[in-house]
Amino acid sequence: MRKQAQKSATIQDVARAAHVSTATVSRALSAPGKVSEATREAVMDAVRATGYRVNQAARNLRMQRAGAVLILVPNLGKPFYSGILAGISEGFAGSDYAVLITDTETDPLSDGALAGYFLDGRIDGAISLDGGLPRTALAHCAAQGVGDRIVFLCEWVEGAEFPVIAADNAQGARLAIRHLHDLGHRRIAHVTGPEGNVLTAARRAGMLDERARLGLPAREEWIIRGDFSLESGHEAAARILAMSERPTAVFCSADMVAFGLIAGLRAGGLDVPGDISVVGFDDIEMSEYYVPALTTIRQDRQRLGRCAAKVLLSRLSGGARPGPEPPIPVEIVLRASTAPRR
Amino acid sequence: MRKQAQKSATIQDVARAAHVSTATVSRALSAPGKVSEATREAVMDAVRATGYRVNQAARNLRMQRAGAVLILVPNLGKPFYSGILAGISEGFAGSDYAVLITDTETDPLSDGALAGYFLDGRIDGAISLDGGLPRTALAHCAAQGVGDRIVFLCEWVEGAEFPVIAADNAQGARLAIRHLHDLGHRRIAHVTGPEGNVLTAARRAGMLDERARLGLPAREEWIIRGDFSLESGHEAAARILAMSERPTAVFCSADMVAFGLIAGLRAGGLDVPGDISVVGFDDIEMSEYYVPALTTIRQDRQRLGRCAAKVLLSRLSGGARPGPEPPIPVEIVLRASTAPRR
DNA sequence: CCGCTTGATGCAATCGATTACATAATCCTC
DNA sequence: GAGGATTATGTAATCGATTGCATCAAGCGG
Repeated sequence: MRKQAQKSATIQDVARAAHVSTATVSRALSAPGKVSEATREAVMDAVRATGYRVNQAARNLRMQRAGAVLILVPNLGKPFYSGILAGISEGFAGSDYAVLITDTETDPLSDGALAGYFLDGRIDGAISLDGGLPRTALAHCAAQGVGDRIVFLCEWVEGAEFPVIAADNAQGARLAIRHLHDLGHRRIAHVTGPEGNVLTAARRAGMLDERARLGLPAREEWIIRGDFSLESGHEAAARILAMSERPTAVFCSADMVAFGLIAGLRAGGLDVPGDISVVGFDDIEMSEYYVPALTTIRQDRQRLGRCAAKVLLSRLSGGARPGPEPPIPVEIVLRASTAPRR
Repeated sequence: MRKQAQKSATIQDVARAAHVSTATVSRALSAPGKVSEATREAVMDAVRATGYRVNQAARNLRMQRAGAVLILVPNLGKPFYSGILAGISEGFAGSDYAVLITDTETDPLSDGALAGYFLDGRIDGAISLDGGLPRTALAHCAAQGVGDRIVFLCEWVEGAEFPVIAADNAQGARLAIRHLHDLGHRRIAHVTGPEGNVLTAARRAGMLDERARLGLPAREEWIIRGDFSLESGHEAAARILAMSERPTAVFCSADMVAFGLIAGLRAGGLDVPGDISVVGFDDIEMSEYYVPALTTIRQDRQRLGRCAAKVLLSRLSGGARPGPEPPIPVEIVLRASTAPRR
C-alpha cells in the first residue's frame, strides 16, 4: 500500500480554524498592518495549528508570476562557477524565487527556448553567465518584451543593452603585468582565452595596455592563443619551449591554463618559478593547493553572484533602474608560482 | 517608457479563435485521440495563429503538482558533478519537470526545509547526491508522506530505504588493485575518503577485499585517511615520503586526491610513475590532461544522472516500483600514471 | 445626535488551465 | 426503425491563493 502525501492545509482550512474569511488570512500573512492585532494572532495560531504553508503554484498563478529565475551556465563543470552560483543562491535566499540552473553547453537552448521559458510562465527572469548566447535567442526575448528581465554576469554580449555585472578584467590583467614587472620580468607572454570571447578581449587589452605603459618589449609570438582550458595551457608550454627568445614570465587568462602550462613547462625541464614565473586568473580553489601554489588574480565570485541576484531582483520588482553597474574590483594573490627574475 | 511583457495568449483565446470550447482545446492538445480530426486541425491552426503556450502555473495548480524536481548537490564546484548534472538534465528533457539545483554545502538546508519544498508545492521530487543529509530532514519528508519521491544518486544514507543509483564502487577499487598487481606491484597504499562517507567505505572495502584475495601484504600505515580533496592528497604524499617501507603504488579514492598526491610526491623527489604508480577514481575531465595523465576508474556519470532521472520519473508517475537498481558498471582507464614496478 | 471618516472584515471575481458530467449527434444491430 | 452504444463537444466546477469592492461598526466633529 502506497503512503500518500497528505495534502497540506489550505488557506480555507486556516480561515475556518480562525473563524475568519480567507481574505483576512491572506492579509494577516502578507499585510499584517491591515488586520487587527487580535485577528492577526488568531490567524497565526490557526496557521500553526494546521501547519499551513502557502501553495506557491496558486499564489504564482494569481499574481501572474512564475516564482523562478533561470541561471544559464556555460559549463557547470568548471570549478570557477561554484562560488558564483553560491553567491547567486545567497542573493535569492529570502526572496521567494526558486533558482533554476541550466548548462548551455551540455544542453544548448534552441533559438526560441529562452523566450519560451518566459512565455510558459516558468521563469520571471534570467541571469546568463554565457556571453555566447545566440543573438537570435536574445532577439526573441526582446520581441516578447522580456528583454529587461535578463542580466549578464561575468560575460556579456557585445553591443547588447543588458545590464552586466563583471569583474574589472582589464584591471586584473594590469595587476598581473605590474606584479611581474616589479619582480624584474621584462619579457612577458600571455596565453589568451578563446577568440571572440569578451573576457579574452578585456584581459588581453589590459595586458597590452600595461605592457605598453611600462615600456616592455612586445613580440608577436608572446601572445599565444588559448581557450581557458588546461589542454591549451599545455600546448602553450610546447610553444614557449620552442621559442628562440623565451619569455621569463607568462600571464595566463585562466587558472586552468596556468596548470596546463606549468605541467608542460616542467615536463620540458623548466622550473616554475625558478626559470619562468606564471600568473593565472580567477583564483579557483585548486590554485591554493597546486604545486607550486599559483599566483593569480582573484575575483570575488560570491560577491559577483550576489550582485547579479540583487540587480535582477530590483528589475523584477520594477524598482528604479540604476545606471550601469560598476565593475567588481579584483586583487592579485601572491603565491609561489612567481619569483624575481634570475 | 517601460516595455511591458505582452501577456501571451490563453486557452480562452485559442478556443475563441477555433470556435470551440476551452475543454476541446485542452483535449486537442493533451489527448488528440479524443477529438475529431477536423477539430484538432482547427485548434492547431488557432494555436499557431495566437502563439499560444500553456501556462505552467495554471496547469500545475490544476493538476496538483509542482512541475519541478530538486537536485541536492554537496558542492557544485567539484568537477565530478558536471557530467552527473548533464545526465540528469538530459533525463528530464522531454518531461515537463523543471530542474532546480541547490548546493547543500554553501546553502545547507535546515531540518524541515526539504519537506517544506514539497509542502509549498515547489517540487514533486528530489534527487540527492549528498549522502550526508541530516536524518531528521529525511524523517520530516517521510512524515509528510513524500519519502517515496526522493532518490539517492552516487551517495546514499546507510540504513535508509530510499532507492539508490550508484556506481559499483567496490568493483572499481578491485579493478584498481588488480591492475597494479598485474604491473607487478605488491606494496599498495590507499588514500581513503572522509570517514563516515559511504563511498569511502565501499571503496576501501573493495580495496581490502582484493588485496586479501591476491595475498598482498598489508600494513596499517598504508591506509591513509583523506577526504577526497587535493589537499589531503598532498598531505598523504608527505606521509608516504616519511615511511620506512614505502609502497610502490597508491590507489586514491578520488582523482583530486591523486593530483595532490602526485604534486607532493614530485616535490619530494619521487617520479610518478617511475618510482611510484598512482591510480585515481572518477575520471574527471582534468585527469586526461594532467601530467602524467592519470590512470583512474571511470564511472559513466552521464548515465548515472540519466538513470536517477528515470527512476525518479517513474516514481512520480506512480509507475511500477521495480526492485533495487543494480550498480552502474565501472571501468579502468589506463594512462600514464601507472607503470610496471621497477 | 447626525453624518462622515476610518478601520476591519467579508464576498466574490479572478488567474488559466483540466476534467467529471451532461448533452447531442451518429452509428450499429436486430 | 427503435434502442443502445459510441463519439464529439460543451458546461461548469475546481485547484488555492489574492484583491477590488461592499459592508458594517466605531469614532468623531459640530
